[in-house]
Amino acid sequence: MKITKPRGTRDFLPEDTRKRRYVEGILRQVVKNWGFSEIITPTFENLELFTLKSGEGVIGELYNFTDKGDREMTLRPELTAPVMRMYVNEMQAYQQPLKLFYFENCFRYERPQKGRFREFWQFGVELIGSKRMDADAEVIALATEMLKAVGIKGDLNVNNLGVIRHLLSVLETENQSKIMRLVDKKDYEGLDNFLEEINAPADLRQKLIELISLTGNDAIAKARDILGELPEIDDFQELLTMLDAYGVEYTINFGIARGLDYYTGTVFEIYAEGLGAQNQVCGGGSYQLIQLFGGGDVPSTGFGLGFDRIMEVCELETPDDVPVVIIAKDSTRLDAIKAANELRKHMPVYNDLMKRNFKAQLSHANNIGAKHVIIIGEKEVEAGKVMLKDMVSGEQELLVIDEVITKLTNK
RNA sequence: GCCGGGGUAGGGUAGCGGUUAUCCUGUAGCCCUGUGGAGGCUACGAUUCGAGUUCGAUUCUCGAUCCCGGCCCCA
Repeated sequence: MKITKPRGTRDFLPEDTRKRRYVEGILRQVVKNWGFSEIITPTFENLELFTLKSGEGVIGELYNFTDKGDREMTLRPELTAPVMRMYVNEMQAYQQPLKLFYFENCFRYERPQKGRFREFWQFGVELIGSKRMDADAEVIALATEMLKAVGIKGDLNVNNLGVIRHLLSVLETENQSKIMRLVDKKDYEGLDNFLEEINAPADLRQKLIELISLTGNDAIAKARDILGELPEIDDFQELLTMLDAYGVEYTINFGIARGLDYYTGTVFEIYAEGLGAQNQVCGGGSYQLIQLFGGGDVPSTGFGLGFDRIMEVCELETPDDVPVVIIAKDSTRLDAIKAANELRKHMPVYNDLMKRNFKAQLSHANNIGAKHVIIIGEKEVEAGKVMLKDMVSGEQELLVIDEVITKLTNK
């Protein structure tokens, strides 16, 4: 009986892992240059953390379990809630704004499809403590910068939910939420029916329908035409002006809603091509969650990047790290070990572990793509040197170890 | 939870009621004990699982499972 990996999980082979780590490294470098610090939260949390944030309904999509102390636990399905919990538990006295990032695996019990797995990786950023548009603009600019750094062309859509919420403020809170969800799903028929059902004022319905279809350069002006002067529209304009200064390209889209109640102002989504139905590689915005977890009224802005989807469309060439291969004879194996010790202070080195004969060792070096081999036989040991062979040109020269190191590290 | 398409050595495949289950590639070894890439030879290695139909199932039927894509959902 062969044991296979659980559904929706993946094994990453050496070549996959090399590329993932390489791309991860680039993303890390970018966020660090923007002054964000990495944090790590537990792989599992109390179930309540997520039901509090997203409702009881999420349990259906969670990998939850009861532990041996009868505690309801779950593998984390996302990291915003854990980070906010961490902030409330132990970081409230930190200097603000707090600029945090994470790169961790998350778990959701869902049907796998293209770009969707049961174990997946999120690279996310949370900026805690500023309600200014400056914070939102920096976070959005960072997201686009990260994608650019790994060579992905994303289509950024931005909205400010304050505008639509302002329009809806005369309605009951519950109805507002329902409308936001319908807008998020772009279910305009359902939206129409619902507005009919709750007997929404005719001019509100008219304005809402017009507003959510606004996209593109003149969308702000049109929004003003429809709704008049609003502080929320001014905020939105301020954000866009800063995005221009950052050199970020965006599409204004009053139809982006992000479904959930705790998104209050700026929201954004980034889509990439080549991903099928799951084409969103990044989503985020400003939100109010900290009070929900027992903290103060502290605003935050953040986003999550779908790392697996990024890998799916990322075409970066990963530099490979092919080792130098030492070729030894039976009688010089110990000398080979000693030479390897020296060389490994500077570069990756393979030594024969298969007791292959001379020719087979060379052949193996060729098969794994070695650019250089170092031959250590009786003659070389006798001369106190090693033979460096260039596997591309075929040339070889007799050198002492230090000369080899100099030669190979200066390339 | 729902819908569609698939599962034959590690990877890629042929066979479509009876074969010793085909070929390519791979891995290890030999030809060849101090010089790789080519070639030859040898070895290793597969019908996803379970039930049914049949004298006989890799092949047909049903169920499960996993993979791929889509719906729902998407924090």
